[in-house]
Amino acid sequence: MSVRVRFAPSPTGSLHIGSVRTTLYNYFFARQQKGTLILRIEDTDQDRLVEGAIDSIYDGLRWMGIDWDEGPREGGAYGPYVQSERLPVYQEHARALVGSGAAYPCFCSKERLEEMRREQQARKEVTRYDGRCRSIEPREAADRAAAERHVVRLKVPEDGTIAIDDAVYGRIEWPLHAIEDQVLLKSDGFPTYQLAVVIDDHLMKITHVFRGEDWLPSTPKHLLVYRAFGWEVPPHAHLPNVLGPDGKKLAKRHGATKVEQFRAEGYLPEALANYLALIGWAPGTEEEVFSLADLVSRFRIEQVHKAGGKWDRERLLYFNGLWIRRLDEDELFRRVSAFAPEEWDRAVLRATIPHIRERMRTLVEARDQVSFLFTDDIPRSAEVIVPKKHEPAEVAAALGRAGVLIRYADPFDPPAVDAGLRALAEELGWPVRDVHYAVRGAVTGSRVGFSLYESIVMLGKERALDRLEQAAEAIV
RNA sequence: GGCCCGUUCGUCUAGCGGCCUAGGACACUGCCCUCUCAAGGCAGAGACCACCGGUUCGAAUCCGGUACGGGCUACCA
Repeated sequence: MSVRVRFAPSPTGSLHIGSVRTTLYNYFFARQQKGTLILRIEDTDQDRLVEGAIDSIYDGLRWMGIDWDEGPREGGAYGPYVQSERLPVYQEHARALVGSGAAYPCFCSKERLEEMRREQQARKEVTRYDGRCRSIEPREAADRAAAERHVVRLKVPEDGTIAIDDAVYGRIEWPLHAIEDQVLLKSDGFPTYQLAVVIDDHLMKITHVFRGEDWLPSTPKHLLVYRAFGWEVPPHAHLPNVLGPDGKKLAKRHGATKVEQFRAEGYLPEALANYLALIGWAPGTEEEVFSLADLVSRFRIEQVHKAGGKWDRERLLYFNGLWIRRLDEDELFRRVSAFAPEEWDRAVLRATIPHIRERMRTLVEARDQVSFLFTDDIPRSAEVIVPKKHEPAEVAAALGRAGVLIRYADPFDPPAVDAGLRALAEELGWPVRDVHYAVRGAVTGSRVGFSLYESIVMLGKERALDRLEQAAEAIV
């Protein structure tokens, strides 16, 4: 039987980086097994829908380089792939369960349920549905259900246990008495997650369920639904959570959590995938640089960890720099270009690429490193122009001399400028680094940057001379 | 509170009974390279493998308990 796996985000906002990790693992497995990857939208909570969320899911995953086979826009033999379009399916199945006695309509109001919970809490009891509607005669229940607003609850056995053999966590067993009669169908006719996930996974012939660790506690509920339908339970694997630096589930307060944020901050999808894959999985060797294709062939569900992994921005940054350096110059140019203002001359920008590729960890940093070439509005403080142990007046004079050398540099190319500045250092009796410091500060407005003589030549003779002059004036 | 899960350097991790006086990577420190910053190279510091007990000739690796952390506990997913 060929493998069919799915990822099932809720359209409650833009794509969370944790969902991406889960999706990635499903993707690795599907592609490796030459199976089918399915995107299903779980929008059964009508209150939490966010406009445009589906677009954002599509954008985010596409950008990551993940492709899938069946989904809302791709179609497929098991659609529809949006749960809100499958309501009749869930309702029919819920009815069947009521018919077979495995579930029952419940007419308790939300107010009563709240009240009940409050009392249970006050008595320090476990909060759970008390089963009041369980004892209503089936016939009466059916009559009332036709007219009254109600939910459908699963009749959970009082005792016994239920267990799963999780591919990551091993065998886990739950006592049934701890599980309440969960709601399967809400009063608005929508299914709960617990019902929809089981029905859809079954109907869509999902062969392996890989999902986040936070679903582990509700797994017995799902098993009970499988049992009620008499369906076979596919193998499950729960994946450890991605945590914030404080050890709690990664959330907004930890900083960026959405793919689109990382994209906007200049991260590469290659780096994000590589980094993300390594939170919760390791190949068992000391290798750690992997492309998507490498991950597809190397990933093993048995190697997935149990413990959650903390988010480490520094490590992500490292992978990002590494993947930036792996890009060829033309490709890197294209990516940097997307972050540069339109009015910047692309030929000049392209020329900077070989000089900055080893100096950036994000694409956004590239922009900052070359902006001096595109705007004349640069810092001109003594701090970036006057090297330590030198007087402003003396530096201003040196800048003047540098100007002369640059003006008469012939040819006006990097080696000539380099030679000129070195000659100046000798003439002044300064260390070469001090001359560079002053000239770099004057010309780029910064104390750091790529090759100074390349910078000067790229800037152009006239602009370089202007800047030397302005810097000299600024510091005296 | 109840149920469930987890615990190897600050962080991501290798390890699945002897190869471990615990290896790699990020971050950190020093040196080299060098016009600065990076990148790169080399070196270093950093984990009594949460703790306690047991099994065994031998345990980071198996078992039990404890502690701490986390998740779930909705007509959310």
